[in-house]
Amino acid sequence: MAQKNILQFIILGLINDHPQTGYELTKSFDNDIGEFWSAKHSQIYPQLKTLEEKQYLTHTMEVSGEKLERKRYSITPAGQHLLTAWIAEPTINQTNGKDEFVLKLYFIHDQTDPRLTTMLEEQLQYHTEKLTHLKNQLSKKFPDGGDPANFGHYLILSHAVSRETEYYDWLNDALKQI
Amino acid sequence: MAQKNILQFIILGLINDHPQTGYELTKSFDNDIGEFWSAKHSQIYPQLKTLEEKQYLTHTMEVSGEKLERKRYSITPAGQHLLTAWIAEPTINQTNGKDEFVLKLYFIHDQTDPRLTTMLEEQLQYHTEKLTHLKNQLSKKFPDGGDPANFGHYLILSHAVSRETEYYDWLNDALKQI
DNA sequence: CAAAAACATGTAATTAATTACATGTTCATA
DNA sequence: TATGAACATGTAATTAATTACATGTTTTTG
Repeated sequence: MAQKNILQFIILGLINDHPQTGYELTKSFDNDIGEFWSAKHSQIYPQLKTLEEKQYLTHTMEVSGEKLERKRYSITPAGQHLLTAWIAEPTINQTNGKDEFVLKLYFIHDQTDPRLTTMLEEQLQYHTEKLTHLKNQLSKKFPDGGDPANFGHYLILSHAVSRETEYYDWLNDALKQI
Repeated sequence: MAQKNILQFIILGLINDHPQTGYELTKSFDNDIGEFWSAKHSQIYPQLKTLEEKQYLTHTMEVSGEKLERKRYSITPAGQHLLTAWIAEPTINQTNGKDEFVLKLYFIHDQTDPRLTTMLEEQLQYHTEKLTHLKNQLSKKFPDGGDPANFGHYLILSHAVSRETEYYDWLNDALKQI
Protein backbone atom coordinates (compact mmCIF):
# COMPACT_ATOMS: atom_id res chain seq x y z
CA MET A 1 0.00 0.00 0.00
CA ALA A 2 0.98 3.55 -0.53
CA GLN A 3 -1.08 5.33 2.03
CA LYS A 4 -0.67 8.47 4.05
CA ASN A 5 1.45 7.01 6.82
CA ILE A 6 -1.35 6.57 9.28
CA LEU A 7 0.91 4.37 11.39
CA GLN A 8 2.81 7.39 12.65
CA PHE A 9 -0.37 8.91 14.08
CA ILE A 10 -1.42 5.69 15.75
CA ILE A 11 1.99 5.40 17.38
CA LEU A 12 1.74 9.00 18.54
CA GLY A 13 -1.73 8.31 19.92
CA LEU A 14 -0.61 5.25 21.84
CA ILE A 15 2.40 7.02 23.29
CA ASN A 16 0.30 10.05 24.13
CA ASP A 17 -1.69 7.88 26.52
CA HIS A 18 1.49 6.94 28.32
CA PRO A 19 5.19 6.58 27.46
CA GLN A 20 5.91 3.23 25.87
CA THR A 21 8.63 1.06 24.42
CA GLY A 22 8.66 -0.42 20.94
CA TYR A 23 7.87 -3.81 22.36
CA GLU A 24 4.85 -2.52 24.26
CA LEU A 25 3.57 -0.77 21.16
CA THR A 26 3.90 -4.00 19.22
CA LYS A 27 1.78 -5.72 21.86
CA SER A 28 -0.87 -2.99 21.59
CA PHE A 29 -1.20 -3.73 17.90
CA ASP A 30 -1.55 -7.43 18.65
CA ASN A 31 -4.11 -6.93 21.39
CA ASP A 32 -6.20 -3.79 21.76
CA ILE A 33 -6.32 -2.31 18.29
CA GLY A 34 -5.40 -5.30 16.14
CA GLU A 35 -8.97 -5.60 14.94
CA PHE A 36 -8.70 -2.26 13.16
CA TRP A 37 -5.03 -1.77 12.47
CA SER A 38 -2.00 -4.00 12.53
CA ALA A 39 1.74 -3.45 12.39
CA LYS A 40 4.78 -5.62 12.95
CA HIS A 41 7.74 -4.63 15.07
CA SER A 42 9.80 -4.29 11.90
CA GLN A 43 7.57 -1.41 10.93
CA ILE A 44 7.29 0.10 14.40
CA TYR A 45 10.98 0.45 15.33
CA PRO A 46 11.95 2.40 12.20
CA GLN A 47 8.89 4.60 12.57
CA LEU A 48 9.83 5.42 16.17
CA LYS A 49 13.26 6.43 14.95
CA THR A 50 11.78 8.67 12.28
CA LEU A 51 9.31 10.28 14.67
CA GLU A 52 12.10 11.06 17.08
CA GLU A 53 14.24 12.56 14.30
CA LYS A 54 11.31 14.81 13.48
CA GLN A 55 11.06 15.79 17.17
CA TYR A 56 7.62 14.36 17.71
CA LEU A 57 9.00 11.87 20.22
CA THR A 58 11.84 11.69 22.73
CA HIS A 59 13.13 8.71 24.62
CA THR A 60 14.81 7.81 27.89
CA MET A 61 16.83 4.67 28.44
CA GLU A 62 15.64 2.05 30.83
CA VAL A 63 17.40 -1.02 32.17
CA SER A 64 15.47 -4.07 33.25
CA GLY A 65 17.38 -6.70 35.20
CA GLU A 66 21.14 -6.60 34.74
CA LYS A 67 21.74 -5.20 31.28
CA LEU A 68 18.66 -5.44 29.09
CA GLU A 69 18.20 -1.95 27.72
CA ARG A 70 15.09 -0.46 26.23
CA LYS A 71 13.94 2.92 25.06
CA ARG A 72 10.82 4.40 26.53
CA TYR A 73 9.34 6.96 24.19
CA SER A 74 7.38 10.04 25.21
CA ILE A 75 5.45 12.44 23.02
CA THR A 76 6.60 16.05 22.60
CA PRO A 77 4.33 19.11 22.37
CA ALA A 78 4.92 19.08 18.61
CA GLY A 79 3.87 15.45 18.54
CA GLN A 80 0.71 16.22 20.46
CA HIS A 81 -0.07 18.99 18.04
CA LEU A 82 0.32 16.61 15.08
CA LEU A 83 -1.86 14.03 16.80
CA THR A 84 -4.75 16.37 17.55
CA ALA A 85 -4.58 17.74 14.01
CA TRP A 86 -4.94 14.21 12.62
CA ILE A 87 -7.91 13.44 14.87
CA ALA A 88 -9.58 16.74 14.00
CA GLU A 89 -9.31 16.42 10.23
CA PRO A 90 -12.23 14.72 8.45
CA THR A 91 -11.65 11.05 7.76
CA ILE A 92 -12.11 10.64 4.05
CA ASN A 93 -9.87 7.63 3.70
CA GLN A 94 -12.04 4.58 3.47
CA THR A 95 -9.40 1.97 3.97
CA ASN A 96 -10.19 -1.04 1.87
CA GLY A 97 -11.40 -4.13 3.59
CA LYS A 98 -9.89 -7.19 1.98
CA ASP A 99 -11.36 -10.58 2.64
CA GLU A 100 -9.96 -13.52 0.77
CA PHE A 101 -12.71 -15.91 1.82
CA VAL A 102 -15.49 -13.67 0.55
CA LEU A 103 -13.74 -13.45 -2.81
CA LYS A 104 -13.58 -17.22 -3.06
CA LEU A 105 -17.32 -17.34 -2.43
CA TYR A 106 -17.90 -14.87 -5.22
CA PHE A 107 -16.55 -17.41 -7.69
CA ILE A 108 -18.94 -20.13 -6.60
CA HIS A 109 -22.01 -19.54 -8.68
CA ASP A 110 -24.07 -22.66 -8.13
CA GLN A 111 -26.05 -22.85 -4.92
CA THR A 112 -25.66 -26.64 -4.95
CA ASP A 113 -21.87 -26.54 -5.34
CA PRO A 114 -20.53 -29.30 -3.06
CA ARG A 115 -17.67 -27.11 -1.84
CA LEU A 116 -19.97 -24.54 -0.24
CA THR A 117 -20.84 -26.32 2.99
CA THR A 118 -17.27 -27.18 3.88
CA MET A 119 -16.06 -23.67 3.13
CA LEU A 120 -18.78 -21.98 5.14
CA GLU A 121 -18.46 -24.32 8.10
CA GLU A 122 -14.72 -23.84 8.21
CA GLN A 123 -15.19 -20.09 8.42
CA LEU A 124 -18.00 -20.44 10.90
CA GLN A 125 -15.74 -22.28 13.26
CA TYR A 126 -13.08 -19.60 13.01
CA HIS A 127 -15.52 -16.75 13.51
CA THR A 128 -17.30 -18.49 16.37
CA GLU A 129 -14.04 -18.65 18.26
CA LYS A 130 -13.20 -15.09 17.40
CA LEU A 131 -16.60 -13.85 18.51
CA THR A 132 -16.33 -15.68 21.84
CA HIS A 133 -12.91 -14.18 22.40
CA LEU A 134 -14.09 -10.66 21.63
CA LYS A 135 -17.15 -10.99 23.85
CA ASN A 136 -14.92 -12.17 26.69
CA GLN A 137 -12.67 -9.18 26.17
CA LEU A 138 -15.61 -6.80 26.24
CA SER A 139 -17.12 -8.18 29.45
CA LYS A 140 -13.69 -8.34 31.03
CA LYS A 141 -12.59 -4.81 30.14
CA PHE A 142 -16.00 -3.18 30.48
CA PRO A 143 -18.11 -5.25 32.86
CA ASP A 144 -20.43 -2.31 33.56
CA GLY A 145 -20.89 -1.16 29.97
CA GLY A 146 -19.45 2.09 28.60
CA ASP A 147 -16.76 3.53 30.81
CA PRO A 148 -16.94 7.33 30.46
CA ALA A 149 -13.18 7.63 30.97
CA ASN A 150 -12.34 5.06 28.29
CA PHE A 151 -15.17 5.68 25.92
CA GLY A 152 -13.23 5.32 22.68
CA HIS A 153 -11.84 1.98 23.69
CA TYR A 154 -15.31 0.82 24.69
CA LEU A 155 -16.78 1.96 21.40
CA ILE A 156 -14.30 0.18 19.20
CA LEU A 157 -14.52 -3.04 21.20
CA SER A 158 -18.30 -2.91 20.90
CA HIS A 159 -17.86 -2.39 17.19
CA ALA A 160 -15.54 -5.37 16.95
CA VAL A 161 -18.11 -7.54 18.70
CA SER A 162 -21.08 -6.48 16.60
CA ARG A 163 -19.03 -6.71 13.41
CA GLU A 164 -18.03 -10.22 14.30
CA THR A 165 -21.63 -11.04 15.22
CA GLU A 166 -22.67 -9.92 11.75
CA TYR A 167 -20.10 -12.20 10.15
CA TYR A 168 -21.27 -15.10 12.30
CA ASP A 169 -24.95 -14.51 11.52
CA TRP A 170 -24.23 -14.12 7.82
CA LEU A 171 -22.36 -17.43 7.67
CA ASN A 172 -25.19 -19.21 9.50
CA ASP A 173 -27.73 -17.65 7.20
CA ALA A 174 -25.78 -18.78 4.17
CA LEU A 175 -25.57 -22.32 5.51
CA LYS A 176 -29.33 -22.38 6.06
CA GLN A 177 -29.88 -21.40 2.45
CA ILE A 178 -27.99 -24.32 0.94
CA MET B 1 1.68 -5.56 2.04
CA ALA B 2 3.62 -8.63 1.26
CA GLN B 3 0.88 -11.14 0.82
CA LYS B 4 0.54 -14.28 -1.22
CA ASN B 5 -0.48 -12.63 -4.49
CA ILE B 6 -4.19 -13.17 -4.09
CA LEU B 7 -4.82 -10.71 -6.89
CA GLN B 8 -3.75 -13.28 -9.47
CA PHE B 9 -6.45 -15.72 -8.30
CA ILE B 10 -9.14 -13.06 -8.34
CA ILE B 11 -8.20 -12.11 -11.89
CA LEU B 12 -8.29 -15.77 -12.90
CA GLY B 13 -11.70 -16.12 -11.24
CA LEU B 14 -13.12 -13.11 -13.01
CA ILE B 15 -11.79 -14.21 -16.39
CA ASN B 16 -12.99 -17.75 -15.76
CA ASP B 17 -16.55 -16.42 -15.71
CA HIS B 18 -16.04 -14.91 -19.15
CA PRO B 19 -13.13 -13.56 -21.21
CA GLN B 20 -12.35 -9.99 -20.27
CA THR B 21 -10.10 -7.05 -21.01
CA GLY B 22 -7.95 -5.23 -18.50
CA TYR B 23 -10.34 -2.33 -18.53
CA GLU B 24 -13.31 -4.54 -17.78
CA LEU B 25 -11.45 -6.19 -14.92
CA THR B 26 -10.66 -2.79 -13.48
CA LYS B 27 -14.36 -1.97 -13.55
CA SER B 28 -15.18 -5.22 -11.76
CA PHE B 29 -12.91 -4.19 -8.92
CA ASP B 30 -14.60 -0.80 -8.76
CA ASN B 31 -18.11 -2.23 -8.82
CA ASP B 32 -18.93 -5.82 -7.89
CA ILE B 33 -16.13 -6.88 -5.61
CA GLY B 34 -14.74 -3.52 -4.51
CA GLU B 35 -16.25 -4.00 -1.06
CA PHE B 36 -13.95 -6.93 -0.41
CA TRP B 37 -10.96 -6.43 -2.65
CA SER B 38 -9.62 -3.54 -4.68
CA ALA B 39 -6.99 -3.10 -7.33
CA LYS B 40 -5.99 -0.30 -9.68
CA HIS B 41 -5.36 -0.76 -13.38
CA SER B 42 -1.65 -0.20 -12.74
CA GLN B 43 -1.66 -3.42 -10.78
CA ILE B 44 -3.96 -5.34 -13.11
CA TYR B 45 -2.19 -4.88 -16.46
CA PRO B 46 1.21 -6.14 -15.25
CA GLN B 47 -0.50 -9.07 -13.52
CA LEU B 48 -2.28 -10.03 -16.74
CA LYS B 49 1.06 -10.01 -18.50
CA THR B 50 2.62 -12.24 -15.85
CA LEU B 51 -0.31 -14.66 -15.87
CA GLU B 52 -0.05 -14.98 -19.63
CA GLU B 53 3.70 -15.59 -19.45
CA LYS B 54 2.97 -18.38 -17.01
CA GLN B 55 0.40 -19.82 -19.44
CA TYR B 56 -2.56 -19.35 -17.16
CA LEU B 57 -4.10 -16.89 -19.60
CA THR B 58 -4.15 -16.30 -23.35
CA HIS B 59 -5.42 -13.32 -25.25
CA THR B 60 -6.95 -12.40 -28.59
CA MET B 61 -6.82 -8.93 -30.09
CA GLU B 62 -9.99 -6.98 -30.57
CA VAL B 63 -10.60 -3.74 -32.41
CA SER B 64 -13.38 -1.43 -31.42
CA GLY B 65 -14.25 1.34 -33.86
CA GLU B 66 -11.51 2.32 -36.28
CA LYS B 67 -8.24 1.51 -34.54
CA LEU B 68 -8.67 1.18 -30.77
CA GLU B 69 -7.11 -2.14 -29.87
CA ARG B 70 -7.63 -4.17 -26.78
CA LYS B 71 -6.67 -7.59 -25.50
CA ARG B 72 -9.37 -9.95 -24.42
CA TYR B 73 -7.99 -12.53 -22.01
CA SER B 74 -9.22 -16.10 -21.64
CA ILE B 75 -8.29 -18.64 -19.02
CA THR B 76 -6.33 -21.77 -19.95
CA PRO B 77 -6.87 -25.26 -18.47
CA ALA B 78 -3.76 -24.66 -16.35
CA GLY B 79 -5.31 -21.43 -15.14
CA GLN B 80 -8.54 -23.17 -14.23
CA HIS B 81 -6.59 -25.75 -12.31
CA LEU B 82 -4.81 -23.04 -10.33
CA LEU B 83 -8.09 -21.31 -9.64
CA THR B 84 -9.90 -24.36 -8.32
CA ALA B 85 -6.89 -25.24 -6.18
CA TRP B 86 -7.01 -21.78 -4.59
CA ILE B 87 -10.73 -22.04 -3.88
CA ALA B 88 -10.35 -25.54 -2.44
CA GLU B 89 -7.52 -24.73 -0.05
CA PRO B 90 -8.56 -23.66 3.47
CA THR B 91 -8.62 -19.91 3.97
CA ILE B 92 -6.43 -19.20 6.93
CA ASN B 93 -7.47 -15.65 7.23
CA GLN B 94 -6.37 -12.64 9.13
CA THR B 95 -8.95 -10.15 7.94
CA ASN B 96 -6.73 -7.27 7.19
CA GLY B 97 -9.27 -4.79 8.44
CA LYS B 98 -7.88 -1.28 8.67
CA ASP B 99 -10.15 1.55 9.63
CA GLU B 100 -8.65 4.94 10.21
CA PHE B 101 -11.78 6.43 11.74
CA VAL B 102 -12.08 3.71 14.37
CA LEU B 103 -8.47 4.31 15.37
CA LYS B 104 -9.14 8.01 15.84
CA LEU B 105 -12.02 7.12 18.12
CA TYR B 106 -9.76 4.90 20.18
CA PHE B 107 -7.74 7.95 21.16
CA ILE B 108 -10.74 9.84 22.45
CA HIS B 109 -11.07 8.74 26.03
CA ASP B 110 -13.56 11.17 27.50
CA GLN B 111 -17.21 10.50 26.75
CA THR B 112 -17.89 14.24 26.90
CA ASP B 113 -15.15 15.14 24.41
CA PRO B 114 -16.63 17.89 22.18
CA ARG B 115 -15.12 16.35 19.03
CA LEU B 116 -17.11 13.12 19.33
CA THR B 117 -20.46 14.27 17.97
CA THR B 118 -19.02 15.88 14.87
CA MET B 119 -16.83 12.91 14.11
CA LEU B 120 -19.60 10.35 14.52
CA GLU B 121 -22.13 12.38 12.52
CA GLU B 122 -19.67 12.84 9.70
CA GLN B 123 -19.18 9.09 9.49
CA LEU B 124 -22.89 8.45 9.88
CA GLN B 125 -23.61 10.54 6.82
CA TYR B 126 -21.04 8.66 4.77
CA HIS B 127 -22.24 5.24 5.88
CA THR B 128 -25.90 6.14 5.43
CA GLU B 129 -25.21 6.91 1.79
CA LYS B 130 -23.14 3.80 1.38
CA LEU B 131 -25.82 1.63 2.94
CA THR B 132 -28.50 3.08 0.68
CA HIS B 133 -26.33 2.44 -2.34
CA LEU B 134 -25.66 -1.16 -1.35
CA LYS B 135 -29.32 -1.86 -0.61
CA ASN B 136 -30.21 -0.47 -4.03
CA GLN B 137 -27.65 -2.73 -5.63
CA LEU B 138 -29.00 -5.76 -3.82
CA SER B 139 -32.62 -5.17 -4.76
CA LYS B 140 -31.60 -4.32 -8.32
CA LYS B 141 -29.36 -7.34 -8.88
CA PHE B 142 -31.38 -9.82 -6.83
CA PRO B 143 -35.00 -8.60 -6.70
CA ASP B 144 -36.25 -12.09 -5.81
CA GLY B 145 -33.67 -12.91 -3.16
CA GLY B 146 -30.95 -15.52 -3.62
CA ASP B 147 -30.44 -16.48 -7.24
CA PRO B 148 -29.36 -20.16 -7.28
CA ALA B 149 -27.24 -19.56 -10.38
CA ASN B 150 -25.40 -16.58 -8.91
CA PHE B 151 -25.35 -17.62 -5.31
CA GLY B 152 -21.85 -16.43 -4.46
CA HIS B 153 -22.52 -12.97 -5.79
CA TYR B 154 -25.76 -12.84 -3.83
CA LEU B 155 -24.04 -13.94 -0.65
CA ILE B 156 -21.32 -11.36 -0.75
CA LEU B 157 -23.70 -8.54 -1.60
CA SER B 158 -25.88 -9.58 1.33
CA HIS B 159 -22.80 -9.56 3.49
CA ALA B 160 -21.87 -6.09 2.31
CA VAL B 161 -25.35 -4.84 3.20
CA SER B 162 -25.47 -6.37 6.67
CA ARG B 163 -21.92 -5.29 7.39
CA GLU B 164 -22.80 -1.74 6.44
CA THR B 165 -25.97 -1.98 8.52
CA GLU B 166 -23.87 -2.93 11.51
CA TYR B 167 -21.62 0.08 10.99
CA TYR B 168 -24.65 2.34 10.69
CA ASP B 169 -26.29 0.93 13.82
CA TRP B 170 -23.08 1.16 15.76
CA LEU B 171 -22.59 4.82 14.89
CA ASN B 172 -26.17 5.61 15.88
CA ASP B 173 -25.76 3.73 19.13
CA ALA B 174 -22.60 5.64 19.91
CA LEU B 175 -24.33 8.95 19.23
CA LYS B 176 -27.16 8.02 21.58
CA GLN B 177 -24.67 7.33 24.33
CA ILE B 178 -23.10 10.77 24.34
C1' DC C 1 -18.77 20.36 -34.41
C1' DA C 2 -16.24 21.20 -30.31
C1' DA C 3 -15.58 19.77 -25.77
C1' DA C 4 -15.90 16.67 -22.22
C1' DA C 5 -16.44 12.22 -20.47
C1' DA C 6 -15.52 7.68 -20.82
C1' DC C 7 -12.81 4.16 -23.03
C1' DA C 8 -8.33 1.97 -23.15
C1' DT C 9 -3.47 0.45 -22.05
C1' DG C 10 0.53 0.63 -20.38
C1' DT C 11 5.08 2.09 -17.26
C1' DA C 12 7.71 4.53 -13.46
C1' DA C 13 8.40 6.14 -8.97
C1' DT C 14 7.30 5.76 -4.46
C1' DT C 15 5.42 4.07 -0.22
C1' DA C 16 3.57 0.47 2.87
C1' DA C 17 3.91 -3.82 4.79
C1' DT C 18 5.40 -8.58 5.31
C1' DT C 19 8.91 -12.09 5.89
C1' DA C 20 13.29 -13.17 6.94
C1' DC C 21 17.66 -12.18 9.03
C1' DA C 22 20.26 -11.23 13.22
C1' DT C 23 21.29 -10.95 18.08
C1' DG C 24 20.98 -11.12 22.80
C1' DT C 25 18.49 -11.11 27.79
C1' DT C 26 15.26 -12.41 31.39
C1' DC C 27 11.96 -15.27 33.57
C1' DA C 28 9.40 -19.35 34.65
C1' DT C 29 9.44 -24.16 35.25
C1' DA C 30 10.61 -28.80 35.05
C1' DT D 1 20.54 -25.87 35.99
C1' DA D 2 19.08 -26.50 31.45
C1' DT D 3 15.53 -25.41 28.40
C1' DG D 4 12.09 -22.98 26.39
C1' DA D 5 9.02 -19.09 26.34
C1' DA D 6 8.67 -14.47 26.50
C1' DC D 7 11.17 -10.17 26.46
C1' DA D 8 13.57 -6.88 23.55
C1' DT D 9 15.52 -4.31 19.45
C1' DG D 10 16.92 -3.66 15.42
C1' DT D 11 17.97 -4.26 9.82
C1' DA D 12 17.53 -6.35 5.06
C1' DA D 13 15.14 -8.22 1.33
C1' DT D 14 11.06 -8.64 -0.91
C1' DT D 15 6.38 -7.97 -2.25
C1' DA D 16 2.02 -5.32 -2.64
C1' DA D 17 -0.19 -1.32 -3.73
C1' DT D 18 -0.81 3.56 -4.63
C1' DT D 19 0.13 7.77 -7.16
C1' DA D 20 1.90 9.79 -10.93
C1' DC D 21 3.43 9.70 -15.62
C1' DA D 22 2.30 9.00 -20.48
C1' DT D 23 -0.50 8.51 -24.55
C1' DG D 24 -4.14 8.01 -27.55
C1' DT D 25 -9.32 6.76 -29.15
C1' DT D 26 -14.34 6.67 -29.00
C1' DT D 27 -18.69 8.18 -27.58
C1' DT D 28 -21.84 11.36 -25.80
C1' DT D 29 -23.83 15.72 -25.41
C1' DG D 30 -24.56 20.66 -25.52
